[in-house]
Amino acid sequence: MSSNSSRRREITVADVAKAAQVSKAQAARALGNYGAVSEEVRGRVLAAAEELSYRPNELARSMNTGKSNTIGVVVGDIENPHFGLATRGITDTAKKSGYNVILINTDEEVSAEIEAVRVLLDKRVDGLIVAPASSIETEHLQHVHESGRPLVLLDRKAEGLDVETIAVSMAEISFESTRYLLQAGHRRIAFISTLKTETPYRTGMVLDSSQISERLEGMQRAFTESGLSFSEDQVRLNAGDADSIRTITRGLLLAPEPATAIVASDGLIALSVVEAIQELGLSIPDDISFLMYDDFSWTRLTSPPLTVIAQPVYEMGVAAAGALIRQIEGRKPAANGAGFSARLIRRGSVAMPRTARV
Amino acid sequence: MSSNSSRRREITVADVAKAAQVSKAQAARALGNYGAVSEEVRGRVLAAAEELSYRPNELARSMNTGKSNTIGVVVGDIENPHFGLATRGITDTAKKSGYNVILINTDEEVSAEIEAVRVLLDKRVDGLIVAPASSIETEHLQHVHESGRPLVLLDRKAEGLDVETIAVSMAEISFESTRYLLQAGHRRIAFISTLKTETPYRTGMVLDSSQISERLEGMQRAFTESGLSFSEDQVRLNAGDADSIRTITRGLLLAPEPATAIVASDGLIALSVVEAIQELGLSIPDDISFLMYDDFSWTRLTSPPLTVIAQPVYEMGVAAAGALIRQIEGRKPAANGAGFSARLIRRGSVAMPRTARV
DNA sequence: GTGAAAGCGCTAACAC
DNA sequence: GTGTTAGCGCTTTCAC
Repeated sequence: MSSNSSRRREITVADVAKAAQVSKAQAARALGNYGAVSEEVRGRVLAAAEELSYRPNELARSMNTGKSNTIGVVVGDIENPHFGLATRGITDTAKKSGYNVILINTDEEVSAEIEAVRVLLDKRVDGLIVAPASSIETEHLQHVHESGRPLVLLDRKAEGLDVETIAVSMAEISFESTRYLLQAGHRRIAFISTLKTETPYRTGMVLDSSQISERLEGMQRAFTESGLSFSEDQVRLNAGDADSIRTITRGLLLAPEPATAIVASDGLIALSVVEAIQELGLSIPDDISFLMYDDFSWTRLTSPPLTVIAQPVYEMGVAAAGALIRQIEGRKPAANGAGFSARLIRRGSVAMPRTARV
Repeated sequence: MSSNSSRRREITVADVAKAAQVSKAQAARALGNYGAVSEEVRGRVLAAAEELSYRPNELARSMNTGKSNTIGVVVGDIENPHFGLATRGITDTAKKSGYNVILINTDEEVSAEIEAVRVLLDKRVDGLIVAPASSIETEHLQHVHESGRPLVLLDRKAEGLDVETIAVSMAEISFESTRYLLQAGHRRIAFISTLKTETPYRTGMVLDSSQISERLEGMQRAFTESGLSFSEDQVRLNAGDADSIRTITRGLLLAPEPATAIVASDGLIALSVVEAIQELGLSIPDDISFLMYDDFSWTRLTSPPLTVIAQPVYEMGVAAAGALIRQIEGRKPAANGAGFSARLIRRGSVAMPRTARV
């Protein structure tokens, strides 16, 4: 081929040492910035390295030091802007401390997550950030933790796993949002989530996601405190691709007793729900009120702009990476105390339901 | 701490070998699935490995084989849905072939890109996918190529660098879109891009991005072929954060001779432009026509839905990873021939300009 | 400060 | 088939 240096063996410390007329050890010390090296030797070595355009082999370095300066990040779906933003927070923070990020997608499959974690461990990453696909099946994470590898959970808690977890507490904000909908007069409030379950939702059911559990719990509490019974039949799990969400939305709105408000569990769902509503020729909020999790820019562009539950996603990414790196470097956890909280941003997509209007 | 195995040395082939009462070599062969091993020995070794919960050290493995099964991906901004989607295509494809992905963000800074490439090379990735921040400053990429490391470019070409490049040809679609706007009666067509330049745009200026060059070239050709002169004073580069885009948009629309159509170079810009238009109390397409690159779901949700230039982003990610892996594994490039092309999706955001109406 | 030599955990010759 | 022995490119004793 055209590349002239293609087949040439890579330059190693030994080559540099020879060129600089010093021992391999001295060359390595100068290049690796450790141990004692005289200025004179250092100069010669660095010059030789430059001359030969020597580049250290980080793999070899990692093998000796046991440090790879790499962290593994395991998320459900990088295409989802929620994770995109969180990942940005993680990579930004990691880079500042000299860490690289290996990113693995699980499609929210536990089996893929198990595999991901194993691969990352085999690659000897210095630590892991995982947004667990399941809050219940957590043996593999437990295993990571027990092996002593630093681990930080993002977005969701894992049952019985006592590791640092960066997540917003959903119960409170869900309670608040639901109360807001109830006060507007809604009684049939639908909730749509991708969470996979074997059977349709029933109150008290054990769910695989701490986030969704908390949200449902908050909704329920709001109903109860208002002396109403929770519209559990309006909960729709197993929302998959755009098509299935569309079907679900139609089902909700074309029912004999249609939902009067819909809460979308994330931005991807929201997109399909709003589209389905428009297709049906219904209007927000006149015909149906709408509320969604995550405050993406596009939510301000629709007519009306959408009422959302904003989460500090980027900041959580930053916090997760910060916490992990602190663990890796054996420093004490920052007394960040508070934890993160979401807030309800009232825009124009919630109004009184038709039935309640004069 | 609670973890009982924290400080324990990791299990190695040697440990497994001893437990299975065979030589290190035989254990390694059984574990690594290479060489000749009798069924009997294999069984004993695997059992012992299981028992000790042995896990191979991929770093050590990589050192010997010279293969890390890792590819490096360098993009401008993972938070940008365009790259989010492309990255998904890359990771999906990589995973299928047993590769992992190290992701680095450059913020479109060449210096960060240079650093990123160096780090990745030091980590001995098997290949690189880069969306070059600059089409001109490409020595570092040239260097990668010369060193013989497989390299695939995404989205943008790099001058004088003869490597496989996965990108849509922008000149044609830009020409077509501009002609569409011209035919609707527009003469002052603005184009907003984040591309950094020292001086305002003038026709013929050498630009740092092949994508933008092609787009501008296409616009210009459309003007020329219609016997009109290109509204080069309507080109706005250096659009940075949301605020600066807002300022630019206002400038364009509040000028004595305001633009009648705006073309947004990507989804992030589009978001801010549309928002600014709404803030000004102007309406699309009555007061201003709008066209943007990339077809994100939210573009169908606004009123009216937006006319966009759709690019097969995910597929390009898939193609880039496929091409890279093919290079890595020394197979011949797929005769994928065609290359990718974008298409104009006419929705509701383009209409005749006020001035041209009866 | 310096150098020789011994690893890190694995693969790969090479003999038997 | 199996075991012995060298490495891979570095860091790290340990003498001097």
